[in-house]
Amino acid sequence: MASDHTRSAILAAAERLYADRGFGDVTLRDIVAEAGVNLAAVNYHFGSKDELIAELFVTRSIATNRERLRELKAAEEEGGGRAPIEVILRALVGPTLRGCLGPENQRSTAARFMIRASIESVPPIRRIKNREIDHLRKFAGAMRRSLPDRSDVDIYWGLNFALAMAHHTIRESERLTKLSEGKCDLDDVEDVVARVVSVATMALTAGRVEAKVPSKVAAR
Amino acid sequence: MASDHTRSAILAAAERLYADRGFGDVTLRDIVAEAGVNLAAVNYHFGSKDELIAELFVTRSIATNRERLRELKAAEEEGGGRAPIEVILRALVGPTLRGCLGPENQRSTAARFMIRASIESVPPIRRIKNREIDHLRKFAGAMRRSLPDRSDVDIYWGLNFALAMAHHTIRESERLTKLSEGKCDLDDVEDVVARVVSVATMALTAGRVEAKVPSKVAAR
DNA sequence: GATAGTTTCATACAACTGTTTGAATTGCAA
DNA sequence: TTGCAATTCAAACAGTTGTATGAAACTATC
Repeated sequence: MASDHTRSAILAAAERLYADRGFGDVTLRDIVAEAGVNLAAVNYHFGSKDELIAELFVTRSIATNRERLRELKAAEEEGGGRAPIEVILRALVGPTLRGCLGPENQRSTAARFMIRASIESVPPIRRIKNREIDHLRKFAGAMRRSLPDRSDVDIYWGLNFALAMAHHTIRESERLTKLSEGKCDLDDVEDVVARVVSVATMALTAGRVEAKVPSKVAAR
Repeated sequence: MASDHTRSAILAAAERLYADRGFGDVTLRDIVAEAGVNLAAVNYHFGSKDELIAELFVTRSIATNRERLRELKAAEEEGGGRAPIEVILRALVGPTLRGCLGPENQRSTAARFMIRASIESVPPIRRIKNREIDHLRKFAGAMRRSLPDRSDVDIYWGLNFALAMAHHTIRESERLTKLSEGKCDLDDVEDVVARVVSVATMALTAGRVEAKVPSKVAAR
Protein backbone atom coordinates (compact mmCIF):
# COMPACT_ATOMS: atom_id res chain seq x y z
CA MET A 1 0.00 0.00 0.00
CA ALA A 2 2.88 2.32 0.62
CA SER A 3 2.51 5.73 2.14
CA ASP A 4 -0.48 7.15 0.29
CA HIS A 5 1.10 10.47 0.99
CA THR A 6 1.17 11.64 -2.60
CA ARG A 7 -2.35 10.47 -3.18
CA SER A 8 -3.88 12.41 -0.34
CA ALA A 9 -1.74 15.44 -1.03
CA ILE A 10 -3.25 15.55 -4.50
CA LEU A 11 -6.76 15.16 -3.17
CA ALA A 12 -6.31 17.95 -0.68
CA ALA A 13 -4.67 20.30 -3.16
CA ALA A 14 -7.28 19.64 -5.81
CA GLU A 15 -10.15 20.22 -3.42
CA ARG A 16 -8.61 23.46 -2.23
CA LEU A 17 -8.02 24.79 -5.73
CA TYR A 18 -11.39 23.76 -7.10
CA ALA A 19 -13.07 25.31 -4.09
CA ASP A 20 -11.26 28.59 -4.60
CA ARG A 21 -11.15 28.96 -8.35
CA GLY A 22 -13.73 26.61 -9.80
CA PHE A 23 -13.28 23.71 -12.16
CA GLY A 24 -13.03 25.86 -15.23
CA ASP A 25 -9.55 27.19 -14.78
CA VAL A 26 -7.67 24.76 -12.61
CA THR A 27 -5.33 22.54 -14.58
CA LEU A 28 -3.53 19.40 -13.56
CA ARG A 29 -0.36 21.43 -13.48
CA ASP A 30 -1.89 23.81 -10.95
CA ILE A 31 -2.89 20.89 -8.79
CA VAL A 32 0.45 19.10 -8.78
CA ALA A 33 2.24 22.39 -8.14
CA GLU A 34 0.01 23.05 -5.13
CA ALA A 35 0.50 19.49 -3.92
CA GLY A 36 4.23 19.56 -4.53
CA VAL A 37 4.20 16.35 -6.55
CA ASN A 38 5.02 15.35 -10.09
CA LEU A 39 2.64 15.90 -12.96
CA ALA A 40 2.41 12.21 -13.77
CA ALA A 41 1.31 11.38 -10.25
CA VAL A 42 -2.32 12.25 -10.95
CA ASN A 43 -2.63 9.79 -13.77
CA TYR A 44 -0.66 7.21 -11.84
CA HIS A 45 -2.86 7.38 -8.75
CA PHE A 46 -6.24 8.25 -10.21
CA GLY A 47 -6.15 7.24 -13.84
CA SER A 48 -7.35 10.54 -15.19
CA LYS A 49 -8.34 14.03 -14.22
CA ASP A 50 -12.03 13.18 -14.39
CA GLU A 51 -11.58 10.26 -12.05
CA LEU A 52 -9.86 12.54 -9.58
CA ILE A 53 -12.78 14.95 -9.65
CA ALA A 54 -15.22 12.09 -9.38
CA GLU A 55 -13.47 10.67 -6.34
CA LEU A 56 -13.54 14.04 -4.63
CA PHE A 57 -17.22 14.49 -5.32
CA VAL A 58 -18.22 10.96 -4.44
CA THR A 59 -16.45 11.17 -1.10
CA ARG A 60 -18.25 14.35 -0.15
CA SER A 61 -21.59 13.19 -1.49
CA ILE A 62 -21.46 9.99 0.47
CA ALA A 63 -20.76 11.91 3.63
CA THR A 64 -23.71 14.23 3.07
CA ASN A 65 -26.07 11.45 2.08
CA ARG A 66 -25.10 9.36 5.08
CA GLU A 67 -25.82 12.29 7.34
CA ARG A 68 -29.19 12.85 5.70
CA LEU A 69 -30.20 9.22 6.03
CA ARG A 70 -29.02 9.10 9.61
CA GLU A 71 -31.32 11.99 10.52
CA LEU A 72 -34.15 10.48 8.54
CA LYS A 73 -33.84 7.08 10.11
CA ALA A 74 -33.66 8.51 13.62
CA ALA A 75 -36.79 10.53 12.98
CA GLU A 76 -38.78 7.63 11.60
CA GLU A 77 -37.75 5.33 14.39
CA GLU A 78 -38.78 7.84 16.99
CA GLY A 79 -42.16 8.18 15.35
CA GLY A 80 -42.66 4.45 15.02
CA GLY A 81 -42.27 4.41 11.25
CA ARG A 82 -43.79 7.78 10.52
CA ALA A 83 -41.89 11.00 10.99
CA PRO A 84 -43.43 14.48 10.92
CA ILE A 85 -42.98 16.03 7.50
CA GLU A 86 -40.96 18.95 8.84
CA VAL A 87 -38.44 16.61 10.36
CA ILE A 88 -38.09 14.68 7.12
CA LEU A 89 -37.57 17.89 5.19
CA ARG A 90 -35.06 19.05 7.72
CA ALA A 91 -33.13 15.83 7.29
CA LEU A 92 -33.22 16.40 3.54
CA VAL A 93 -31.98 19.98 3.32
CA GLY A 94 -30.34 20.50 6.70
CA PRO A 95 -27.04 18.73 6.14
CA THR A 96 -26.43 20.39 2.78
CA LEU A 97 -27.30 23.86 3.99
CA ARG A 98 -25.29 23.48 7.16
CA GLY A 99 -22.38 22.24 5.10
CA CYS A 100 -22.43 25.00 2.53
CA LEU A 101 -23.59 28.11 4.35
CA GLY A 102 -22.42 29.81 7.49
CA PRO A 103 -19.71 32.42 8.04
CA GLU A 104 -17.34 32.31 5.13
CA ASN A 105 -14.15 32.28 7.14
CA GLN A 106 -15.22 29.16 8.95
CA ARG A 107 -16.58 27.42 5.89
CA SER A 108 -14.65 24.26 5.26
CA THR A 109 -12.82 23.54 2.07
CA ALA A 110 -15.15 20.61 1.58
CA ALA A 111 -18.15 22.90 1.80
CA ARG A 112 -16.74 25.39 -0.67
CA PHE A 113 -15.92 22.54 -3.01
CA MET A 114 -19.47 21.28 -2.90
CA ILE A 115 -20.79 24.75 -3.63
CA ARG A 116 -18.59 24.89 -6.71
CA ALA A 117 -19.81 21.46 -7.72
CA SER A 118 -23.39 22.66 -7.53
CA ILE A 119 -22.65 25.80 -9.53
CA GLU A 120 -20.40 24.60 -12.30
CA SER A 121 -21.52 21.04 -12.77
CA VAL A 122 -18.74 19.49 -14.81
CA PRO A 123 -19.30 16.22 -16.72
CA PRO A 124 -17.89 13.69 -14.23
CA ILE A 125 -19.97 15.26 -11.48
CA ARG A 126 -23.11 15.30 -13.56
CA ARG A 127 -22.72 11.61 -14.17
CA ILE A 128 -22.61 10.92 -10.47
CA LYS A 129 -25.53 13.19 -9.68
CA ASN A 130 -27.69 11.18 -12.00
CA ARG A 131 -27.25 8.20 -9.72
CA GLU A 132 -28.60 10.17 -6.77
CA ILE A 133 -32.16 9.29 -7.65
CA ASP A 134 -32.26 6.15 -5.55
CA HIS A 135 -31.23 8.18 -2.58
CA LEU A 136 -34.01 10.70 -3.16
CA ARG A 137 -36.55 7.93 -3.50
CA LYS A 138 -35.93 7.00 0.12
CA PHE A 139 -37.03 10.48 1.09
CA ALA A 140 -40.03 10.31 -1.19
CA GLY A 141 -40.98 7.08 0.58
CA ALA A 142 -40.70 8.64 4.01
CA MET A 143 -42.72 11.63 2.88
CA ARG A 144 -45.42 9.36 1.54
CA ARG A 145 -45.62 7.54 4.85
CA SER A 146 -45.81 10.87 6.65
CA LEU A 147 -48.54 12.26 4.40
CA PRO A 148 -50.52 9.22 3.25
CA ASP A 149 -53.36 11.35 1.93
CA ARG A 150 -51.13 13.20 -0.42
CA SER A 151 -50.80 12.13 -4.05
CA ASP A 152 -47.48 10.97 -5.38
CA VAL A 153 -47.38 13.92 -7.73
CA ASP A 154 -47.66 16.37 -4.87
CA ILE A 155 -45.00 14.50 -2.90
CA TYR A 156 -42.54 14.70 -5.76
CA TRP A 157 -43.26 18.36 -6.37
CA GLY A 158 -42.75 19.08 -2.70
CA LEU A 159 -39.48 17.23 -2.73
CA ASN A 160 -38.42 19.09 -5.84
CA PHE A 161 -39.26 22.48 -4.36
CA ALA A 162 -37.48 21.73 -1.10
CA LEU A 163 -34.30 20.83 -2.94
CA ALA A 164 -34.81 23.82 -5.22
CA MET A 165 -34.89 26.30 -2.38
CA ALA A 166 -31.92 24.78 -0.61
CA HIS A 167 -29.68 24.49 -3.64
CA HIS A 168 -30.62 27.80 -5.20
CA THR A 169 -30.00 29.59 -1.94
CA ILE A 170 -26.54 28.06 -1.79
CA ARG A 171 -25.79 28.76 -5.45
CA GLU A 172 -26.99 32.33 -5.35
CA SER A 173 -26.19 33.21 -1.78
CA GLU A 174 -23.93 36.01 -2.86
CA ARG A 175 -26.55 37.53 -5.11
CA LEU A 176 -29.24 37.31 -2.43
CA THR A 177 -27.00 39.09 0.02
CA LYS A 178 -26.32 41.83 -2.50
CA LEU A 179 -29.94 42.09 -3.62
CA SER A 180 -31.19 42.40 -0.07
CA GLU A 181 -28.32 44.70 0.89
CA GLY A 182 -27.35 42.31 3.63
CA LYS A 183 -30.83 42.13 5.13
CA CYS A 184 -31.01 38.40 4.41
CA ASP A 185 -28.47 36.89 6.76
CA LEU A 186 -27.10 33.78 5.12
CA ASP A 187 -24.70 33.17 7.96
CA ASP A 188 -27.61 32.34 10.23
CA VAL A 189 -27.86 28.81 8.88
CA GLU A 190 -30.56 27.60 11.23
CA ASP A 191 -32.80 30.44 10.17
CA VAL A 192 -32.28 29.52 6.53
CA VAL A 193 -33.06 25.87 7.26
CA ALA A 194 -36.18 26.90 9.13
CA ARG A 195 -37.37 29.07 6.26
CA VAL A 196 -36.82 26.39 3.64
CA VAL A 197 -38.47 23.69 5.75
CA SER A 198 -41.37 25.95 6.57
CA VAL A 199 -42.14 26.82 2.98
CA ALA A 200 -41.69 23.25 1.80
CA THR A 201 -44.01 22.05 4.53
CA MET A 202 -46.65 24.52 3.43
CA ALA A 203 -46.24 23.37 -0.14
CA LEU A 204 -46.87 19.81 0.95
CA THR A 205 -49.68 20.32 3.43
CA ALA A 206 -51.67 23.34 2.28
CA GLY A 207 -54.46 23.17 -0.24
CA ARG A 208 -53.36 21.57 -3.38
CA VAL A 209 -53.25 23.42 -6.65
CA GLU A 210 -55.76 22.61 -9.29
CA ALA A 211 -54.06 20.60 -11.97
CA LYS A 212 -55.14 22.93 -14.72
CA VAL A 213 -55.37 26.59 -14.10
CA PRO A 214 -57.58 28.33 -16.65
CA SER A 215 -54.88 30.98 -16.93
CA LYS A 216 -57.59 33.58 -16.45
CA VAL A 217 -56.49 33.73 -12.86
CA ALA A 218 -53.51 35.78 -13.87
CA ALA A 219 -55.43 38.34 -15.84
CA ARG A 220 -58.16 38.35 -13.20
CA MET B 1 -23.36 47.74 -43.03
CA ALA B 2 -23.11 45.25 -45.77
CA SER B 3 -25.16 42.14 -45.76
CA ASP B 4 -24.82 41.01 -42.14
CA HIS B 5 -25.41 37.58 -43.52
CA THR B 6 -22.28 36.03 -42.08
CA ARG B 7 -22.86 37.65 -38.75
CA SER B 8 -26.33 36.29 -38.27
CA ALA B 9 -25.39 32.91 -39.68
CA ILE B 10 -22.79 32.65 -36.93
CA LEU B 11 -25.26 33.71 -34.26
CA ALA B 12 -27.82 31.17 -35.39
CA ALA B 13 -25.33 28.34 -35.70
CA ALA B 14 -23.77 29.08 -32.33
CA GLU B 15 -27.10 29.19 -30.58
CA ARG B 16 -28.14 25.92 -32.15
CA LEU B 17 -24.93 24.13 -31.22
CA TYR B 18 -24.77 25.49 -27.70
CA ALA B 19 -28.39 24.54 -27.17
CA ASP B 20 -27.76 20.99 -28.35
CA ARG B 21 -24.36 20.20 -26.95
CA GLY B 22 -23.63 22.73 -24.23
CA PHE B 23 -20.85 25.25 -24.00
CA GLY B 24 -18.29 22.76 -22.84
CA ASP B 25 -17.62 21.00 -26.09
CA VAL B 26 -18.52 23.37 -28.87
CA THR B 27 -15.49 24.98 -30.45
CA LEU B 28 -15.23 27.93 -32.78
CA ARG B 29 -14.46 25.45 -35.53
CA ASP B 30 -17.71 23.63 -34.89
CA ILE B 31 -19.60 26.88 -35.09
CA VAL B 32 -18.07 28.14 -38.31
CA ALA B 33 -18.53 24.72 -39.89
CA GLU B 34 -22.22 24.74 -38.97
CA ALA B 35 -22.58 28.30 -40.21
CA GLY B 36 -20.65 27.61 -43.38
CA VAL B 37 -18.29 30.51 -42.88
CA ASN B 38 -14.61 30.98 -42.33
CA LEU B 39 -12.93 30.48 -38.99
CA ALA B 40 -11.67 34.04 -38.83
CA ALA B 41 -15.18 35.41 -39.25
CA VAL B 42 -16.02 35.04 -35.58
CA ASN B 43 -13.16 37.20 -34.44
CA TYR B 44 -13.79 39.64 -37.23
CA HIS B 45 -17.46 40.14 -36.41
CA PHE B 46 -17.53 39.64 -32.66
CA GLY B 47 -14.00 40.22 -31.44
CA SER B 48 -13.75 37.00 -29.49
CA LYS B 49 -15.58 33.83 -28.62
CA ASP B 50 -16.65 35.18 -25.27
CA GLU B 51 -18.17 38.25 -26.85
CA LEU B 52 -20.14 36.03 -29.17
CA ILE B 53 -21.54 34.07 -26.25
CA ALA B 54 -22.25 37.28 -24.37
CA GLU B 55 -24.16 38.74 -27.30
CA LEU B 56 -26.30 35.63 -27.59
CA PHE B 57 -27.11 35.62 -23.89
CA VAL B 58 -27.75 39.34 -23.64
CA THR B 59 -30.16 39.23 -26.54
CA ARG B 60 -32.20 36.46 -24.97
CA SER B 61 -32.05 37.92 -21.49
CA ILE B 62 -33.31 41.26 -22.66
CA ALA B 63 -36.22 39.59 -24.38
CA THR B 64 -37.18 37.66 -21.25
CA ASN B 65 -36.76 40.64 -18.96
CA ARG B 66 -38.82 42.83 -21.23
CA GLU B 67 -41.60 40.29 -21.19
CA ARG B 68 -41.47 40.05 -17.41
CA LEU B 69 -41.62 43.81 -16.97
CA ARG B 70 -44.42 44.10 -19.48
CA GLU B 71 -46.56 41.71 -17.46
CA LEU B 72 -45.60 43.41 -14.22
CA LYS B 73 -46.40 46.87 -15.47
CA ALA B 74 -49.73 45.78 -16.89
CA ALA B 75 -50.67 44.19 -13.59
CA GLU B 76 -49.72 47.20 -11.51
CA GLU B 77 -51.54 49.59 -13.80
CA GLU B 78 -54.67 47.55 -13.62
CA GLY B 79 -54.48 47.53 -9.86
CA GLY B 80 -53.84 51.24 -9.62
CA GLY B 81 -50.23 50.84 -8.52
CA ARG B 82 -50.69 47.68 -6.51
CA ALA B 83 -50.86 44.27 -8.11
CA PRO B 84 -51.90 41.06 -6.34
CA ILE B 85 -48.84 39.13 -5.25
CA GLU B 86 -49.71 36.06 -7.37
CA VAL B 87 -49.79 38.18 -10.48
CA ILE B 88 -46.44 39.70 -9.68
CA LEU B 89 -44.96 36.28 -9.08
CA ARG B 90 -46.50 35.01 -12.26
CA ALA B 91 -44.86 37.85 -14.17
CA LEU B 92 -41.57 36.93 -12.53
CA VAL B 93 -41.44 33.21 -13.22
CA GLY B 94 -43.98 32.78 -16.02
CA PRO B 95 -41.96 33.97 -19.00
CA THR B 96 -38.92 31.93 -18.05
CA LEU B 97 -40.88 28.75 -17.38
CA ARG B 98 -42.95 29.12 -20.50
CA GLY B 99 -39.78 29.72 -22.48
CA CYS B 100 -37.86 26.76 -21.12
CA LEU B 101 -40.42 24.05 -20.47
CA GLY B 102 -43.08 22.50 -22.62
CA PRO B 103 -42.96 19.62 -25.08
CA GLU B 104 -39.38 19.14 -26.10
CA ASN B 105 -40.02 18.91 -29.80
CA GLN B 106 -41.65 22.31 -29.82
CA ARG B 107 -39.12 23.93 -27.57
CA SER B 108 -37.38 26.74 -29.39
CA THR B 109 -33.65 26.87 -29.93
CA ALA B 110 -33.62 30.04 -27.90
CA ALA B 111 -35.28 28.24 -25.00
CA ARG B 112 -32.88 25.32 -25.12
CA PHE B 113 -30.00 27.77 -25.24
CA MET B 114 -31.22 29.53 -22.12
CA ILE B 115 -31.57 26.22 -20.31
CA ARG B 116 -27.95 25.44 -21.11
CA ALA B 117 -26.97 28.87 -19.92
CA SER B 118 -28.64 28.24 -16.60
CA ILE B 119 -27.03 24.83 -16.21
CA GLU B 120 -23.48 25.38 -17.32
CA SER B 121 -22.91 29.01 -16.42
CA VAL B 122 -19.78 29.90 -18.34
CA PRO B 123 -17.71 32.99 -17.38
CA PRO B 124 -19.07 35.55 -19.88
CA ILE B 125 -22.61 34.60 -18.90
CA ARG B 126 -21.89 34.79 -15.21
CA ARG B 127 -20.60 38.30 -15.65
CA ILE B 128 -23.86 39.36 -17.25
CA LYS B 129 -26.05 37.63 -14.69
CA ASN B 130 -24.46 39.68 -11.96
CA ARG B 131 -25.94 42.78 -13.53
CA GLU B 132 -29.44 41.35 -13.25
CA ILE B 133 -29.88 42.66 -9.74
CA ASP B 134 -31.38 45.97 -10.80
CA HIS B 135 -34.00 44.11 -12.72
CA LEU B 136 -34.91 41.99 -9.70
CA ARG B 137 -35.16 45.06 -7.53
CA LYS B 138 -38.08 46.24 -9.61
CA PHE B 139 -39.91 43.09 -8.67
CA ALA B 140 -38.96 43.47 -5.03
CA GLY B 141 -40.46 46.95 -5.19
CA ALA B 142 -43.71 45.71 -6.66
CA MET B 143 -43.90 42.97 -4.07
CA ARG B 144 -43.36 45.47 -1.30
CA ARG B 145 -46.18 47.60 -2.62
CA SER B 146 -48.39 44.54 -2.84
CA LEU B 147 -47.62 43.36 0.68
CA PRO B 148 -46.88 46.54 2.64
CA ASP B 149 -47.09 44.75 5.98
CA ARG B 150 -44.37 42.36 5.08
CA SER B 151 -40.78 43.00 6.10
CA ASP B 152 -38.12 43.51 3.49
CA VAL B 153 -36.39 40.36 4.64
CA ASP B 154 -39.48 38.28 3.99
CA ILE B 155 -39.95 39.91 0.60
CA TYR B 156 -36.43 39.06 -0.49
CA TRP B 157 -36.69 35.51 0.77
CA GLY B 158 -39.94 35.08 -1.08
CA LEU B 159 -38.40 36.43 -4.26
CA ASN B 160 -35.44 34.13 -3.79
CA PHE B 161 -37.62 31.07 -3.28
CA ALA B 162 -39.79 31.86 -6.28
CA LEU B 163 -36.75 32.08 -8.54
CA ALA B 164 -35.33 28.99 -6.86
CA MET B 165 -38.33 26.84 -7.68
CA ALA B 166 -38.56 28.08 -11.24
CA HIS B 167 -34.90 27.74 -12.11
CA HIS B 168 -34.33 24.46 -10.30
CA THR B 169 -37.34 22.93 -11.99
CA ILE B 170 -35.93 23.93 -15.35
CA ARG B 171 -32.42 22.75 -14.53
CA GLU B 172 -33.50 19.45 -13.10
CA SER B 173 -36.58 18.81 -15.17
CA GLU B 174 -35.14 15.63 -16.52
CA ARG B 175 -34.34 14.30 -13.07
CA LEU B 176 -37.76 15.19 -11.71
CA THR B 177 -39.40 13.33 -14.56
CA LYS B 178 -37.26 10.30 -13.89
CA LEU B 179 -37.67 10.46 -10.13
CA SER B 180 -41.43 10.68 -10.38
CA GLU B 181 -41.55 8.11 -13.14
CA GLY B 182 -43.32 10.58 -15.36
CA LYS B 183 -45.98 11.42 -12.82
CA CYS B 184 -44.85 15.04 -12.72
CA ASP B 185 -45.79 16.38 -16.12
CA LEU B 186 -43.31 19.08 -17.02
CA ASP B 187 -44.89 19.62 -20.40
CA ASP B 188 -47.94 21.08 -18.73
CA VAL B 189 -46.28 24.44 -18.31
CA GLU B 190 -49.27 26.28 -16.90
CA ASP B 191 -49.58 23.70 -14.15
CA VAL B 192 -45.92 24.18 -13.27
CA VAL B 193 -46.33 27.95 -13.21
CA ALA B 194 -49.41 27.60 -10.99
CA ARG B 195 -47.55 25.36 -8.56
CA VAL B 196 -44.55 27.65 -8.29
CA VAL B 197 -46.70 30.75 -7.90
CA SER B 198 -48.91 29.06 -5.35
CA VAL B 199 -46.04 27.95 -3.14
CA ALA B 200 -44.25 31.27 -3.43
CA THR B 201 -47.45 33.07 -2.50
CA MET B 202 -47.83 30.91 0.56
CA ALA B 203 -44.25 31.65 1.50
CA LEU B 204 -44.96 35.36 1.30
CA THR B 205 -48.36 35.49 2.95
CA ALA B 206 -48.34 32.75 5.57
CA GLY B 207 -48.52 33.73 9.19
CA ARG B 208 -50.01 37.10 8.41
CA VAL B 209 -53.41 38.59 8.00
CA GLU B 210 -54.22 37.39 4.54
CA ALA B 211 -53.91 40.90 3.22
CA LYS B 212 -55.39 40.52 -0.19
CA VAL B 213 -55.16 37.05 -1.52
CA PRO B 214 -58.01 37.30 -3.92
CA SER B 215 -58.79 34.01 -5.47
CA LYS B 216 -58.23 30.41 -4.77
CA VAL B 217 -54.84 30.07 -3.27
CA ALA B 218 -55.89 30.35 0.33
CA ALA B 219 -58.92 28.17 -0.24
CA ARG B 220 -58.81 24.42 -0.13
C1' DG C 1 -13.29 50.84 -64.79
C1' DA C 2 -10.23 52.46 -61.33
C1' DT C 3 -10.25 53.08 -56.33
C1' DA C 4 -11.01 52.69 -51.47
C1' DG C 5 -13.12 50.21 -47.93
C1' DT C 6 -15.07 46.15 -46.30
C1' DT C 7 -15.30 41.36 -45.86
C1' DT C 8 -13.63 36.62 -46.63
C1' DC C 9 -10.27 33.15 -46.74
C1' DA C 10 -6.37 29.75 -46.02
C1' DT C 11 -3.00 29.32 -43.10
C1' DA C 12 0.00 29.81 -39.38
C1' DC C 13 0.74 30.72 -34.54
C1' DA C 14 1.39 30.27 -29.81
C1' DA C 15 -0.23 28.50 -25.86
C1' DC C 16 -2.19 25.15 -23.18
C1' DT C 17 -4.36 20.78 -22.30
C1' DG C 18 -4.40 15.79 -20.32
C1' DT C 19 -1.78 11.82 -21.01
C1' DT C 20 2.17 8.66 -21.85
C1' DT C 21 6.82 7.02 -21.66
C1' DG C 22 10.83 5.03 -19.95
C1' DA C 23 14.39 5.71 -17.02
C1' DA C 24 15.62 6.77 -12.14
C1' DT C 25 14.62 6.23 -7.41
C1' DT C 26 12.71 4.39 -3.45
C1' DG C 27 10.93 0.93 -0.08
C1' DC C 28 10.80 -3.50 1.53
C1' DA C 29 11.27 -8.58 1.80
C1' DA C 30 14.26 -12.51 1.63
C1' DT D 1 23.08 -7.16 0.15
C1' DT D 2 20.28 -8.56 -3.56
C1' DG D 3 16.13 -8.51 -6.06
C1' DC D 4 11.71 -6.92 -7.23
C1' DA D 5 7.93 -4.23 -7.19
C1' DA D 6 5.94 0.23 -6.34
C1' DT D 7 6.54 4.92 -6.95
C1' DT D 8 8.49 9.26 -8.71
C1' DC D 9 10.31 12.08 -12.12
C1' DA D 10 11.63 14.91 -16.35
C1' DA D 11 10.54 15.07 -20.69
C1' DA D 12 8.01 14.59 -24.61
C1' DC D 13 3.65 13.70 -27.06
C1' DA D 14 -0.48 14.47 -29.51
C1' DG D 15 -4.19 17.03 -29.72
C1' DT D 16 -6.97 21.04 -29.30
C1' DT D 17 -7.94 25.62 -28.50
C1' DG D 18 -8.78 30.73 -29.59
C1' DT D 19 -6.54 34.24 -32.14
C1' DA D 20 -3.69 36.81 -35.64
C1' DT D 21 -1.98 37.65 -40.31
C1' DG D 22 -1.75 39.11 -44.88
C1' DA D 23 -3.28 38.20 -49.26
C1' DA D 24 -7.47 37.63 -52.06
C1' DA D 25 -12.23 38.57 -53.17
C1' DC D 26 -15.77 41.37 -53.04
C1' DT D 27 -18.83 45.97 -53.05
C1' DA D 28 -20.01 50.39 -53.92
C1' DT D 29 -18.70 55.11 -55.28
C1' DC D 30 -16.99 58.15 -58.33
